Amino acid sequence: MPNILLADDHDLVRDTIAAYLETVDGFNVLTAANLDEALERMDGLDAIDLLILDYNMPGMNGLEGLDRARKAHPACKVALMSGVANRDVANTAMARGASGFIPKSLTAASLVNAIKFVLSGERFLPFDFGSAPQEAQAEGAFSKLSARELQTLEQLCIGLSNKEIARNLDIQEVTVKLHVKNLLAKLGVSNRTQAALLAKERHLF
Amino acid sequence: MPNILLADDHDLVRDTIAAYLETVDGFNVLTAANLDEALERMDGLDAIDLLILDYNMPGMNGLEGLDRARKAHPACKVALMSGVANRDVANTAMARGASGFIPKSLTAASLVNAIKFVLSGERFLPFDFGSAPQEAQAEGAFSKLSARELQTLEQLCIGLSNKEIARNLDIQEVTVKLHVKNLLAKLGVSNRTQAALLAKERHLF
DNA sequence: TAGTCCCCTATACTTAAGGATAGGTTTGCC
DNA sequence: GGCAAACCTATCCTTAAGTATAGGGGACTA
Repeated sequence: MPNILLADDHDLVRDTIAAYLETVDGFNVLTAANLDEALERMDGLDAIDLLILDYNMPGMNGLEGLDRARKAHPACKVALMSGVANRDVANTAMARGASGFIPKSLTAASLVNAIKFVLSGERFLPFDFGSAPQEAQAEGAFSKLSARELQTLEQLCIGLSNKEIARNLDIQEVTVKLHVKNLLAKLGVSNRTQAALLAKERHLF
Repeated sequence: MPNILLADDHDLVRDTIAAYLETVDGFNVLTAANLDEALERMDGLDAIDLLILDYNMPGMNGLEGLDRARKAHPACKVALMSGVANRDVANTAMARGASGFIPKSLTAASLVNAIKFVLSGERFLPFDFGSAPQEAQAEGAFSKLSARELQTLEQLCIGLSNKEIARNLDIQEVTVKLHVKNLLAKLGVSNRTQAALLAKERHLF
């Protein structure tokens, strides 16, 4: 009977998924409401076979939470779950060592299959999720962003000034301006506010 | 055995909640992935006792979807469910005739209670959800905005420049700057991007 | 090795954004 | 009438944002 730890800040979502997994397929499901609680619970006596992390959850901070979980418990499989993240995020997560990516658009039955798949040692990434036709081009635009441009965009999304971003990234303000200018062009928008709104709309950060 | 129609675009969330309600408490649960599908299903032969609508779902368009559902089926109780909406949205929804508001932070057990409560003819609005102390003041801050400041904020939320806003509102650019300056102060933020993000976060526009 | 891409920096510039002060109008309220 | 508040405009100013051009360094590749 495999042990699963499910971390999601929405009590309703978490409890019902946990209940479903327990009743339907006999998994032993533990739960946590945020990343820290999940990591604490894993330090206890229970040997967790699979950790499922909600992408939007206190403590996650994007994919940083994935790294934290994997470092803290290298032996444990870690899967991400998200209702909003796009394929870019999924790919990045897999590249960073996630054992699986579970969009909430998945069927409940498919979820069980995905979990079994991951528990058997395979890695699960569904082919078809998200990416409405209109979003496709815009999402493609995001994938054209370089690493630095993405980091800059992330800071734009909390309304920081060029000066603050420069300090955070430890580069000069001119460089930030360059990144901003380039990412505006790549996203096809005309100012930082539009860029932030677009990224937020696509739930990138 | 009461009939419940649950509409949520996240298959995983919808299916598991539906399965939970069916197994745990013997409700008869139908599902839909968006508002139109939900309304179609209600036109069929099934008499639905309670319609549960996800606030963020294709076709909802804020609280407009609630109105559509209530007009189409005045006899049916309609409850909103949301993982992100705040107390303002909840209050407005109740004022517009919703039979209940279900935050996804609710416990699964509480969900069952809430549903029973609503089915018995009462109206359900939980006292304590969302509204972190920080949010509380910010929400109050929005109510301090004057009419013009609100209109200006609305245009900020699509990333327009002062010049464009001036043209749209048919006033001088200086006046727009004044409105922007005042609304920034009232919202307690330091630039237009933060104002736009804050308003979007609170789902004002 | 040459080419390419990303990253960083510098200088210089134009325009946008934001702030401060002052003064005007209207509306409505006491 | 006096008062307050919202709205509008004007002038002046400082800083931020965005553009343009030029160049150095590292990494990866044909």
